[in-house]
Amino acid sequence: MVDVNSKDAASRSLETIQRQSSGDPAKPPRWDIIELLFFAYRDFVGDPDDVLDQFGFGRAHHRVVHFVHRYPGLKVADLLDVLRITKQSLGRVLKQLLDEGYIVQKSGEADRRQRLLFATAKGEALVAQLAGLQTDRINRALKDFTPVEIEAIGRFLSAMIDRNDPDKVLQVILGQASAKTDGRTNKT
Amino acid sequence: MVDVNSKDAASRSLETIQRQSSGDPAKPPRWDIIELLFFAYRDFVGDPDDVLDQFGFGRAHHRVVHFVHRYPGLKVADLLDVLRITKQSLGRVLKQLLDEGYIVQKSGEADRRQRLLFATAKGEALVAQLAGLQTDRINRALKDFTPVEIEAIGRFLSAMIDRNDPDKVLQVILGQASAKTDGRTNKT
DNA sequence: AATTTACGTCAACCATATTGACATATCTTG
DNA sequence: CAAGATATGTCAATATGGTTGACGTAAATT
Repeated sequence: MVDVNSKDAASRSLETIQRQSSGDPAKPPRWDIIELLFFAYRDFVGDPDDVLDQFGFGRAHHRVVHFVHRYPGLKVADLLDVLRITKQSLGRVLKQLLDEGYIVQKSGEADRRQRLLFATAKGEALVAQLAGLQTDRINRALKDFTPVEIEAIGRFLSAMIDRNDPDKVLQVILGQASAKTDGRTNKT
Repeated sequence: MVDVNSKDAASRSLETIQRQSSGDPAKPPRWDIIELLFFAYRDFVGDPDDVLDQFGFGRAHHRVVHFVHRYPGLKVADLLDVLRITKQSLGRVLKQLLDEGYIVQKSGEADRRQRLLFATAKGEALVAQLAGLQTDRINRALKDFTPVEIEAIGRFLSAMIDRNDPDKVLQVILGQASAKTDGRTNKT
């Protein structure tokens, strides 16, 4: 440890020593947005944690049951694209949700290799409860915003998402977002 | 497995079967924002992963070295507040960053029990590289936004953050955000 | 002098992710 | 129809990043 007791560093308050920028002045880092996104997401995903604990679940279960509920008939492969995790990792969480009756599988009609996923009433109830907490936070945050501002916020979040290989779910979401914002449909 | 081959479920496309809402109609879940935040954050934090891999680091290292760089002289306790993790968990990644020379410690001048953290040039370079990637994404997303819209986006993200027990770092960030939005300077 | 605080550390454990290999059922294609 | 590709499941081993609880030391506070 460097025990120099540096006066200048140690004695300044957090406010005064905070860095303003530190790179190419032509492309200043967006420290504000970077950090606001970190904190906003930290608190946003933190809301459901207590509830999930009571069910013996973690955030992974939340993500899975959420997307299955929202996009009934989702294939396992779709879910892997959305969550960007491996089959292994999904497997355990999915098995738990199946075993405990939050999700059911049906084999595909056209392609019977596929396992289409559906949330049960139990699963829907869980998702609704968790979405309620997050919706409360969002509504609180948006309380004093105009519709135009809210539209801009959605457009920003949408623009932050990779467009290179949009999976099925993403196509739906981005399609909706742009449909809302400019009236264009995006069904390609 | 429920192998019913349900026609109605399996044959509908993802677009047509997507749920519109499923709860109290008086408080409809904000599915759009919930999911946009998920995808936006997924891709936002995904950018640095490849670089971090090359350094043998993970996202935990990124968060630590980021905040230490941005708020030089941060105490260990402050970092715990910001990251919302335990001392144990922080300990491991912090030790690695110290051992490999990305961060140094200095004991506090006023209170010599404190270990004030500072990023080295090596640490700053890493943070700058990672912030560059994220800034590129943000700038791309904000390309066609007006200053007024950008201000609203920042205000929204800020409003999504818990106000109950704002730690030191958060006070700085939120102070800045409000200073920007209403013209007050915040140099204290 | 006693207590509290800031930090570090040990041990055990858990959740969630990884890679790689392999099995099965089913669809597609030559 | 045979061969190959695809969708899914599973086994084993491993890594990362998180947890709790206990304990120790140095330094500040009372």
